[in-house]
Amino acid sequence: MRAVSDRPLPRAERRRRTEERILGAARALFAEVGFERATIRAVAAAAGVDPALVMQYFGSKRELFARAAQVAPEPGAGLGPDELVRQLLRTLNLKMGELPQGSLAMMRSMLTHPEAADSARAALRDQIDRLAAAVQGEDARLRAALMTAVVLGATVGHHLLELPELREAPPERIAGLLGPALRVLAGRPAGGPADDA
Amino acid sequence: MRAVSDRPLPRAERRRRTEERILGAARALFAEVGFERATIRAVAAAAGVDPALVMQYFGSKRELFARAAQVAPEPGAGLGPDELVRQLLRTLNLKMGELPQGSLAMMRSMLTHPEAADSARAALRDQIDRLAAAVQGEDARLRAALMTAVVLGATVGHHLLELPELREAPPERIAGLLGPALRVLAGRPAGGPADDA
DNA sequence: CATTTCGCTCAACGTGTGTTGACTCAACGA
DNA sequence: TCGTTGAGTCAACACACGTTGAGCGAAATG
Repeated sequence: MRAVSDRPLPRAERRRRTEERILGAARALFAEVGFERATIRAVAAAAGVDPALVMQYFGSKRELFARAAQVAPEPGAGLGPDELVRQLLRTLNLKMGELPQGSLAMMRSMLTHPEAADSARAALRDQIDRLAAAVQGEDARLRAALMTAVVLGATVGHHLLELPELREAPPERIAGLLGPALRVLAGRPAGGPADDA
Repeated sequence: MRAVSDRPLPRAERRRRTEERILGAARALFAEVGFERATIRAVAAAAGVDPALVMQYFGSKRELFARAAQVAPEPGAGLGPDELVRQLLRTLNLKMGELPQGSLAMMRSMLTHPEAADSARAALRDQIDRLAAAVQGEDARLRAALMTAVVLGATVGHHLLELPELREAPPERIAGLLGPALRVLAGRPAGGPADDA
């Protein structure tokens, strides 16, 4: 009855696994209830581990959050406006399916935890930069910021507030409706490629 | 050196004033740091009052929050789509200036405090109802939800995350850019009245 | 095998929190 | 004027939290 995997693991491997287990539990809890309501004790319990171990691995609750709530930087180098809108919709399309828990954790806390707010602002600023470079023109930055805010609103409404209208609709339809609106915001009204992703 | 107002106030008046003072301090603090980080002690200190008095007046922290974070229901009965979009922009225009602290308090906590989330969902559902009734058509509710999400994103970006692009831009310009996008979402592409508020 | 390293647990400390009950004192009503 | 009411304070409780240091036992190392 003794399987191969019952053989005790090497130290390094064991460490990596428990660290990832803690990090996973932390991501899930931070994403679900935010920074304040997520306790080290609850994270430890979910990971099947003593609270003190969490501290030993990550130093403090804030550092644990910083590690757990990293947002993956979105791709999209110097593209044209239409292509960028298309890609924006594509990632939004993904967003509507399943958003990585790290991003959810950050977004859940961005209105109440100062460091999460900083992360959010940095991520949004990056996206605004990319969009502004593509949009060009008079108030390119404002247009880019508004486009970003539109995506932000849809994401918050869908994943964090869980508005039923957004949860039930198929992602392609959401992208299909949001596409023209984003293009209008970008300053190129109609025409162009189709709206679906 | 004794002014008229130094004469002690009647009990009822005195009670009303301190209650309003506490409520004001609570609104400001809840709006600034959210439900969790706002402590009864801090509210009491800001109101120049003992923490116990806050409990005596409002019963519990949650009830205090419920009283402080009420969102004023927006007007707008059964209007046509264009008029409703115009009014949406007008209130958004106001939103861009100064949002009532009660609404800010609710929005600040809506991602982390369950009861604030319920309030937010209820308020958004009301607005979606109004918009859906005006938009009509196939996926009217989805369109209405997306329009609501757009306004939500702009408000969050401006007042809670304080994105510089949105803070620096004059409200009319924001409304002028968001207007066409909202009209597209509503399903009536171009034309119509001017975009400024 | 002897010794060191290290993943992990246990028990506890200090602090800040929401909340409570007894108390003080000025305004009120008869 | 005298007893009653009620606004407001004071000190404290009970609890949950983040965090710490000592200790245990198994893996690594020679």
